[in-house]
Amino acid sequence: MADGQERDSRGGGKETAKGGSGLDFPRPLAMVDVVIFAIRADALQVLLVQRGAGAGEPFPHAFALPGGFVDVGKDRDLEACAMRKLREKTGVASPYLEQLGSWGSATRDPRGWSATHAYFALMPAGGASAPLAADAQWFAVQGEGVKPRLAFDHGEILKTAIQRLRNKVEYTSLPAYLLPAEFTLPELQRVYEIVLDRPLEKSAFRTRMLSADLIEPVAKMRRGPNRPAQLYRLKKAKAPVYFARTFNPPG
Amino acid sequence: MADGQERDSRGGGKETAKGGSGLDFPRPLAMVDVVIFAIRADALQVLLVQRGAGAGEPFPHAFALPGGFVDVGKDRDLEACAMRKLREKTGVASPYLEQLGSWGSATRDPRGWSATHAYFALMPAGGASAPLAADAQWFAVQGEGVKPRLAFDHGEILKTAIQRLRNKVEYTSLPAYLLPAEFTLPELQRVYEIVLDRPLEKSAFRTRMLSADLIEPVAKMRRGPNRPAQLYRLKKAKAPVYFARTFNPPG
DNA sequence: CTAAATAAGTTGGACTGTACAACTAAGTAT
DNA sequence: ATACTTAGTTGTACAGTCCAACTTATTTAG
Repeated sequence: MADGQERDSRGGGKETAKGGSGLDFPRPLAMVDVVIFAIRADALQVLLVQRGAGAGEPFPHAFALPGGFVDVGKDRDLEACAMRKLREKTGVASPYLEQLGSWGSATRDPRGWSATHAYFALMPAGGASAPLAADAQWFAVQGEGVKPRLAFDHGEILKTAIQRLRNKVEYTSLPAYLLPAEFTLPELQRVYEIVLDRPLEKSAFRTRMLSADLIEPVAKMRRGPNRPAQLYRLKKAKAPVYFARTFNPPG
Repeated sequence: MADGQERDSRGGGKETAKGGSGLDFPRPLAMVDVVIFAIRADALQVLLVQRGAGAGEPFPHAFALPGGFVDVGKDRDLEACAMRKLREKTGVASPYLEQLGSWGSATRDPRGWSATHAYFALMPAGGASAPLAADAQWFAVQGEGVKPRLAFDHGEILKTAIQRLRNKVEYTSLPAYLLPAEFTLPELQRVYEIVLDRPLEKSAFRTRMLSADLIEPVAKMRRGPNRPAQLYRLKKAKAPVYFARTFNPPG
C-alpha cells in the first residue's frame, strides 16, 4: 500500500519538493514504453525510434522502444499515456493494447532511478501503414530480438514482449488483431505460423478456429489465382479466447 | 523512448527539482504493493495490513495490500523493493514472487499522480506462519475478493491477482509453491481444488502431475489414520511448468 | 485376529480433439 | 481440355482426460 510513515534512507535527493505532506523524498523517473508489433513483408516486425543526440541525452543515436516520460498534466492514467505514445508514433488510435510489465532500477537509466511501464500493441497488417513518425522505423524480429542493440534495457523488454506474444498465441486468438478487419483462414493461419515460427496443421487449425465461436464468415470471398477463400471477421468484442484444454473442459 | 525533449504540459508541479538536466518536471509517486497468498485453514487467504491514521494519511484504518513507496536509496530495483515489503510483513525471504502489473493514474491516490508496481507472492502453507507484522492480518478470499473494502484501487489489484492465480493454476505447476517442501499428491490436488474452487479428477490429476517431470518421490510416506501417502518434492529449480495442449504437442 | 472404515492409488473403457495424410473443389494459366 | 495451385474436407490413428469401479495399505472397533 503506501504508508507514508515508513520512510528512511533518502540518498541523493535532488529531484523533489512538496514540503510538509510527508512526501518530501526523491521519486524515481516514471516512463511508459510501447512494443508495437505488426506483420509486414510476411514477417513479425517491431517499431523502433532512433534517439536524438541532444545535451544530456543518454544512448544518442541508438534505437529504442517508442515511449517517454509520464506527463502528469496530460495523461489521465498509464494506459492513456501508452495510447498517446502509440498515437504519436503511428498515427493510429485503438489497436490491441495490453500491459506487459514494468522495469525499474537504479541503473537502467543514467539520469537516475527510473521505472518504465511497458505495454505491447498489435497493429493490423496491410492497413496502409499510415503516416509514421519521422524517427520511427520497422525492424524484423529475428529469434528473440532485433538486429540493432537497443538503448536502456529495451532489449530485455522486447525479448519479454516476444516471448509473451508467442506464448499467448499458443492458446489464444490474439493474432486476429494483427490482421485487417476481414481475413481468410489461411491468412490467419499464416500469421500464427509467422509468430510461432513453425508450420501448423491446416485441418486442426481450421477446426479449432471455427469451433471457437470467435470468427464469423462475411458474404465475400478473397479472390486470387486459384480457388477463392472465404472471408471472415472477428465476432464483436470477443476478447482473446483461450483454447487450451484444461482439467475440466467446459461442456 | 524517454526522449528528454518531448516535454510539454507541466501542470501543478510542486514535487520536482534537478535543474538544468531537462528533468525538471513533476514526477508521479512510485510505489510497490504485494499480494501475498497462502493456503490457511483449507482456504485461499491474502495478507492485508491496516492503515494508520496519521496526519495526511489517506484511507485511515482501511485495509490495504502490504506495500509502500519505492526507496531510491534502499531498493536496487523493483523486485528488491517488493522483496523488502514482503520481508517486512512476513519475515520470510524467498517464496515465489512474480510481477502482476502496474496501476497508475492521477486519481488513485489523493496525494497526487501515483503509480504502483504490483507483485504477487505465494507462501508455503503450514510453515508455522512465522512472525507476522503487528498490523498484518490474513483474510480468506471469497469469490473475486475479500470481505473488507480495500484502500486505493487495491480491490481491483487483488481481483486481478486472484484471476491471474486461478488462470495460471489451470495450466501450470504454480500451486506447488503454496505447499511446504514435501507434500503428497492428494495434498497438492487439494491446493488446486481450493484455488480453482472446483473438484478435480483424481486419476487425471495424478497422471498429469507425474508425467510432467516436475516432482519426484522422496523416500518417505505421510502417515495418517489410513493408507500412507507417498511424499514428493519439487524437482529443483523447475520453474512453473505449462501443461496445456497446444498445436504441436512436443514430441 | 478379524472386520469395518477410510483414504491412497490403479485400471480400463468412453469421449474428445489433434496429427497426419490423402482426398475433393474451385479457380487461373497455357 | 489439362496442368497447376491453393481452399477446404474427410477419415484413421493417437493421446489425454473423464468417469467409475476396483485394489491396496493402514488404523480402529469389536
